[in-house]
Amino acid sequence: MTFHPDYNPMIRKIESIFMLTDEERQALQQLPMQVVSIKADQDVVREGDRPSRSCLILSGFACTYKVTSAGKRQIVSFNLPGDIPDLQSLHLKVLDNSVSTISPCSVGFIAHEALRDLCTRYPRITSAFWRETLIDAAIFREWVLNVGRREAYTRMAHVLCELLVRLRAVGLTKDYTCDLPITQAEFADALGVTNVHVNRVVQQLRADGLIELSGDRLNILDWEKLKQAGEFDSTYLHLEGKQAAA
Amino acid sequence: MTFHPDYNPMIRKIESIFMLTDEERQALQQLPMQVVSIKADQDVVREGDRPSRSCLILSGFACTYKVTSAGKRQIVSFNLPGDIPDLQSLHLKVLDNSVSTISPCSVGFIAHEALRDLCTRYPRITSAFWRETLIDAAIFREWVLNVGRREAYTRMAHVLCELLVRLRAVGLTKDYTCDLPITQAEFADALGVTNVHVNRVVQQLRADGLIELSGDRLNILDWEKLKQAGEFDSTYLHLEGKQAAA
DNA sequence: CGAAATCTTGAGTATAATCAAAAACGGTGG
DNA sequence: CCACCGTTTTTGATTATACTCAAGATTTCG
Repeated sequence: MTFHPDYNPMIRKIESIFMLTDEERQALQQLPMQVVSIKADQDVVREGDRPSRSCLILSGFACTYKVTSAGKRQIVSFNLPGDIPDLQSLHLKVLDNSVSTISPCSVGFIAHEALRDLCTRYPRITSAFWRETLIDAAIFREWVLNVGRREAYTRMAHVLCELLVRLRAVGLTKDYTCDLPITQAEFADALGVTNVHVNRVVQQLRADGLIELSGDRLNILDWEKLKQAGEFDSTYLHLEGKQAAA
Repeated sequence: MTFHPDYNPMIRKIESIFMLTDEERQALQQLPMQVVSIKADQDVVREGDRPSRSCLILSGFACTYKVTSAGKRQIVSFNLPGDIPDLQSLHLKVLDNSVSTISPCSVGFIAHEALRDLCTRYPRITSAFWRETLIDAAIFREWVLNVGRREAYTRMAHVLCELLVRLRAVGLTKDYTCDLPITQAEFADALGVTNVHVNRVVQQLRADGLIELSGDRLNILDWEKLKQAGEFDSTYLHLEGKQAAA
């Protein structure tokens, strides 16, 4: 068990919502955390696990996913730095989903015991963690709508908008450009379509002059049109700080 | 503001997870709650609202839904007695979804102030409420998978299984039969398909001898086969009491 | 440079949508 | 109790979005 007292993106997220007292910030910074480097495409936790700790994404891209008994994978959300994708395991014994890295990640494992202790001593931190899980739920709701009622082209545009706004909120964009190490096959699993079809809508988005997407880079050429194409409204992300002006 | 000290289904749900102390139970029972009767197909809260209270479904069927800018509705979950579908508004200022009744409902409105006060005094109740919102999120995740990666026939079977298990958990089933005042058009909005297509898969489920579904009644003729047809595993509902043996 | 992964293209197919209309059902008032 | 009206369910024919399968091109990385 190593300590990781550095300022981390989870604390940054909380601070974008309300001011932490020095005591609260210190308690968060001193949270014992086992920091591990994980390469791309590795499960961090698996459906059925009964974890005694939760994982904080410190850097890199990960995803939360489920698999049908027929073996089809559905990504239910992308996890970015500052996210704790399995924070729910603090109150739900069995994990009903898996978490996998997409790119190489640095992940901090925090014991539930430590989190519970922190929550007992700092009720506002309880609220902040609870709130984070509520935003996760809001994203799931939006994804049910996205997958259930939008066409593939619109779905793809929507997810790209969400990624840009969330990456901007953690300082990982430059204007309308960001690193995006997500393959078309992974987008397919997130959108509930095939990789072939993702390819076709990506080409259409390019042809329409909305995006540049190649390799690990996304460049949004026309943010307003992409938002419109994706029927994107960032309200569901509940960014209340300066980021709110999306 | 009327008081509703009667034993209510939300308390019952919490008690299926852990024993409440007399003090905790009493605090829950004395929670000030404005009880309102709402007829079918009425919005209880709307996307964009900034509520100062949350709504507890005391009886009847409701649903949480969102609408695309093109006007298509997606139901993201059904709300049953004991559910608090907008509990997230306790920590998220703006609602990113609407809640509508499906059948006539009795709904109890509870002020956020009262809920916050209760949470401050009883940390275990905080955990119980937090846990409820985490189960909601687990259901949303399963629905992303359902809508994204399963065929309509499987989707329908899955949702029927979920409804039966959840209704059983609140004592609203008799064997494999229950009241189910949900129209095929509403199922269509929940499954992300058209009402016409729902009709066709329902007929197939009937023809396969899995269900009887007509009027307001569901009768599951072959639970094991329906579970199999719907790839249903109740783990994601996180029922830990006696209900767990689904 | 070469192998593996990723992206792209094409042809044929399937699941589900759309449109339209008829039948059945449920509740209400005379 | 029955006729009536609105809602819900059902049916049919046509169309569209997206899938499947297969192979070729390109990129990435050791």
